[in-house]
Amino acid sequence: MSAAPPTRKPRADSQRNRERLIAAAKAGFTDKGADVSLEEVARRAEVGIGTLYRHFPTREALIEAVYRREVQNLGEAADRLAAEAAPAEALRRWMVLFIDYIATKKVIAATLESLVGGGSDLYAASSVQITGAVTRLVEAAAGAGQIRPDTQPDDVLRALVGFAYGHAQPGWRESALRLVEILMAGLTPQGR
Amino acid sequence: MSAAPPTRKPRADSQRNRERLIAAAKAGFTDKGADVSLEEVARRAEVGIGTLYRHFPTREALIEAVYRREVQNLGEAADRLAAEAAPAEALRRWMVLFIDYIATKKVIAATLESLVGGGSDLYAASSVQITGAVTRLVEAAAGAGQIRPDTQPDDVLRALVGFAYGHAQPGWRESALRLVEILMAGLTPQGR
DNA sequence: TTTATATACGGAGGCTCCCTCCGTTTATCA
DNA sequence: TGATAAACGGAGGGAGCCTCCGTATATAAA
Repeated sequence: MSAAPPTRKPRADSQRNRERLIAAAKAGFTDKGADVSLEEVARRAEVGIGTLYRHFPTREALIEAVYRREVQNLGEAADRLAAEAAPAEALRRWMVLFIDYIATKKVIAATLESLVGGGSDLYAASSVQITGAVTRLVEAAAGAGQIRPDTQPDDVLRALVGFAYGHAQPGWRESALRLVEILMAGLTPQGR
Repeated sequence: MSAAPPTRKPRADSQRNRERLIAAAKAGFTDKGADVSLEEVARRAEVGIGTLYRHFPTREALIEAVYRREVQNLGEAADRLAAEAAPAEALRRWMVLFIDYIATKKVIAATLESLVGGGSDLYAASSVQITGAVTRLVEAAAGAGQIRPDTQPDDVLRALVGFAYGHAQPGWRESALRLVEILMAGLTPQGR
């Protein structure tokens, strides 16, 4: 019953403003942390606050837009690692990568909580990417008998997200990396 | 050169208001999360906002006051466990206790980040309690050869704090408990 | 080109929160 | 029963969140 809506070409200014907003948000997040005032982002983008809200109804939507690509990279890295190393080693390396990712793009941490469970739908895309990556790696390693067969991918992700907590503190990265090793040791079957 | 200041007995209303504020804050934290508006806390306590700020100059100071006792309990539990179980087992049980503690008094989670490193001085007392507890347990277990000798207490704490991240999500507790087991497995010397 | 209109813009305005400052009140002590 | 140090309370300035709607403009049709 629904006639194909004769869609009009999206307005050029709209797209331009969207880009400006994402760029401004990225900059803002980077040097002011994940709770920059949205009004400031709008100011930086030289755009009205109303425009910001039209494009990104919530702060999360904006963060999501900024970090979609980074998350995608992480997902692709999982496949690359799976291809070039033994399953357990691939998992290990990916976890290390994850940690280093946080260490660099600290702001991504703001979105982490939603990766495990409850987040808003807006993160769904990112969440699926990461969850999928972990699941593939864990299942491969478990299937190959290189880690405990009952390992829950969600648990692993939760641990990783947890390790990311408190990044920005001195010595965080080293500690997180040690924890990854301990986690791997805990996952090996003979650990029993 | 400083004569003993002839201290006057503290005013009764002051103490009473302090109590009311702590009670109101506890209630507020419990059913509205760690970012209740301080104005609402003051309202609940039936006290002016100025009074709240005089007693607790920062939001952290208030949280600290609310949870000081809980933290102390956790510290004492460490000693009790150390007395009644083998070192590694004591560590394990304490970690479980820690998780369950978070599960119940969720708000304590708000103070967790500061346990590891950077927090404001106001948390110092709590931080020392917990850090001390972990350190005692880890060192005992390591000394007894029941966990890797190079285990860093800070890493263990960081992992625990990390596991606590995302509490309030369905299945969190079970996941956290599984992670504690994995962590213990990762810490056992023969894990090598 | 000109016109019509769907889209998008911008920011004023209402609300809430943070925190400070200071005039008023009150509990303690002499 | 004062005198006064201590505490109270809330107005008020600043800032952020988000909505609403009058204005402007890019697109498509004439």
